[in-house]
Amino acid sequence: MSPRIVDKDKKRNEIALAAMRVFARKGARNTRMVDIAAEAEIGKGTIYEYFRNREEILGAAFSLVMAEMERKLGSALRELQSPEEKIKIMIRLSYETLSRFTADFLEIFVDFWSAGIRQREQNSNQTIDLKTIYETFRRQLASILKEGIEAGRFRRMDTTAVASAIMAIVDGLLLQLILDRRAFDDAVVVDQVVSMVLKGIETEIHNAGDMK
Amino acid sequence: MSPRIVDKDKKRNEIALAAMRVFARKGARNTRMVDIAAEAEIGKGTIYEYFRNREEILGAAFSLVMAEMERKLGSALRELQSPEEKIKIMIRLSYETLSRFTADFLEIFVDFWSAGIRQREQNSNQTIDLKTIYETFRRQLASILKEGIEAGRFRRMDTTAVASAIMAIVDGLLLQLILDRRAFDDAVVVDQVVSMVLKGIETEIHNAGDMK
Amino acid sequence: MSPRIVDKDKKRNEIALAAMRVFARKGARNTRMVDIAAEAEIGKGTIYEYFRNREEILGAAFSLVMAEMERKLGSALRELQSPEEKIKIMIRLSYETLSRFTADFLEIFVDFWSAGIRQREQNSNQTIDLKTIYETFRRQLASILKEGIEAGRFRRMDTTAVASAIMAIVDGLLLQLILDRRAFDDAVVVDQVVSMVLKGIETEIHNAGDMK
Amino acid sequence: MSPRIVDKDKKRNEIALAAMRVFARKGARNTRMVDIAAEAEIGKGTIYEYFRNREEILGAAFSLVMAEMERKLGSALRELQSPEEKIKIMIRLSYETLSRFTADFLEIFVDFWSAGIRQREQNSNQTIDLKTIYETFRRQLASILKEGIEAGRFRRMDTTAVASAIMAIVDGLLLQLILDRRAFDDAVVVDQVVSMVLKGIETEIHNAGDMK
DNA sequence: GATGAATGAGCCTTCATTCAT
DNA sequence: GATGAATGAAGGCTCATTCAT
Repeated sequence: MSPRIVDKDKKRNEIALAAMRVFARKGARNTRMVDIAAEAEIGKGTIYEYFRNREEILGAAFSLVMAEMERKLGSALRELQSPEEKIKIMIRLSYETLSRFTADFLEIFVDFWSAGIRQREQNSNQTIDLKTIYETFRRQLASILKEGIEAGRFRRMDTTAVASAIMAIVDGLLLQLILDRRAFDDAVVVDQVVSMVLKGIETEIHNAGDMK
Repeated sequence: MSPRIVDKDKKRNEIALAAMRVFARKGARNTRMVDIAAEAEIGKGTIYEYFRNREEILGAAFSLVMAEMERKLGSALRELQSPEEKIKIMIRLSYETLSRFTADFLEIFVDFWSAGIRQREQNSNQTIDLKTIYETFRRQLASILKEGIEAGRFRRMDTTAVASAIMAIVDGLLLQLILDRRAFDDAVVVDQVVSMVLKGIETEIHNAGDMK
Repeated sequence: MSPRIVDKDKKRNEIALAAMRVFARKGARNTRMVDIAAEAEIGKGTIYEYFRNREEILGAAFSLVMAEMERKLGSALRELQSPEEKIKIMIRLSYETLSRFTADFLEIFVDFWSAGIRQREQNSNQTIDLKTIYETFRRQLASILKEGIEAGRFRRMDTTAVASAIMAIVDGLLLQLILDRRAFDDAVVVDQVVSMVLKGIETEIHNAGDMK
Repeated sequence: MSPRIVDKDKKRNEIALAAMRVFARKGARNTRMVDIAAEAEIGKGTIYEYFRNREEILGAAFSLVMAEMERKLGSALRELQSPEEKIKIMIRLSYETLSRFTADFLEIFVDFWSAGIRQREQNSNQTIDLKTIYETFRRQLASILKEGIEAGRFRRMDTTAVASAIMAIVDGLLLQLILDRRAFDDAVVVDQVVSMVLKGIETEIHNAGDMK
């Protein structure tokens, strides 16, 4: 808790943010350590005072986004009551947060996947455990679904599978957003998606009631 | 008068397949030209007799998968009548085809994204136009949706947006599959997804009828 | 003397000529074996039926030019009487012949120099002995100069040194021609050079006589 | 706050000099980046801290020589009065300076020619403009010739053409020097050349006066 | 004889990381 | 603590040459 440590953390954060900015401009893969240093207005070598290596920066940048998302989701969920609203907000918020970083973010994802999937036997220094993050998210979604089922709002279903499906939608939308920003109308698509998902999981009575 | 006669197209294909195999083992990004050559049991330089450069191999490997998917989809769709069945098969088949290549495939995707998104103004020799592929797929899905709406089977909706959503689901599922094969039960999830999607787009009467 | 041998020689010559044509277009250094094969309208491998390796083609192309020059010079010199005319024709003809091949020719020269100067201890396969060619030329010039001195037309001088100087002029002019064809008016420069050289070597009386 | 402080310009120069040394040993064309690094006693990568690429090293090495020549010529010309002396010193000095680097220098020349002649329309990053260098030199010589004509020391002539001829001699002498150091007696040849040139351009009266 | 498919040595260049100052 | 000069492993690609057909 000494000021030194706080400073260290702060600067580490600043560098990670700078990294994110460059990623957004040039793509994570095309970003060199020297680019990050320049963006952070520090010396190339200084980065290594705060990060062990390149991978660790990716990890930090990644965590930055995830942390922000979790923060936002947490407070949003606390304020809401109905499971429908909760599902809706989880789709919306995660999409919106992630889409702010788009391409770079997904590149980083892929970096982590490759690293995570392969290299299993190697000395996996894996800074970030994507699997765990997904797992957490999946559990959270599943529990909301369960909540809805118990409340008679959602139909019976394999909650884990449906949770996966919902997450898949968000990830997949990002892909398409990245691919062609112009051919893709965020607002409408997300609305339609939310609506489709809700219709897909709500009880028929509910659906029918929604109808008139 | 003539030396070894080689079916250039066939060999090109073999090399692309070899490339795919290495991609699956080491990840596209960690695959070196020399690895591909070794896998294809040819000399390093021979690759360049069939491909202009690294990028072109990625493109070929990518095309291999897409072509296979299109072939399968085409024949499947021709045999089916109901729009529900068509939607179902499109989800299933594309998921199944793509999942056979998993990680590498997505890595290649990302490679193309980065290249496609940035470098737009540059001399983009981009062998493969991802955007167009998506566009085609989206159109195809949308027309099936329309067909269903006109037949009174699907509710009214923004067909393009929903098409995007459906594609998003497939892509997103792949992501999760890659991330953690074990935590992810393909068969169940895909079933649930198909079911959810169909419930989400079918008319209520239909849903209700489906109920008993 | 069997027809086979004649054919071989003829084809060898054709290839060397084709090589020269490509050299003129792309520069010797940027010319690949495959380019030569294409220009000669034969297969890449066929070249090696007529030449041991790349270097030998350079040698052949070089010889082609030198042979042409010697032929022209020989017949021209036989027809002329006065040493002044002989000097004049030697400068003119050699310049004109060499300038037809310009850049490539000099590149080939340089190739031979490098090879000739260095690699001395190595297994010098040196196809062409530039030194000898120069030596021959120098001797020829020197003997004309001597002839002129004995006839009282040229002043006393170190004939070998002056011969070298004259050759130097031709070579040097080629350099400038190559460097900037447009800034360089052949006709005028060569005339002036010939005139300067003659004035430089003729006896004063002669010069004075030339004056009125 | 700051690491090793290095005189970038100085080191750049040292590397260029090291390059020149290797060129002299192995020929520019046969010199690899790693050879230069070894000679300069630095790492291979370090070269690229000071030069963008191979071409730029050639350019630097070339400039080194040209700069030295210009420096020497400048001071020499300032001290001299008579146009004859000036012409003499220009021939002598440029020959002597260039001959110190001989083969490599000419190879570099040729490298620049090829690059300069072809590739004209392409993105020619051409570090050095040979044409301009020649042009400058030619102009300088021509103005001395004019000076001599106006002073009544030199006969009337096309000064540009004769300037070209004089430069041609220097270049050409270098060629022969390179070709066969032993068959070529510098001292004598240069003297004879200077004498021939002067006789060739001086007025007859002058020549006659020189005679007795 | 002719051919071009196959090859791999070899080169330039990039860039993450180290470390002397 | 901060820095950037130094580094060398690594990789994509070229091209002369070989050789099976």
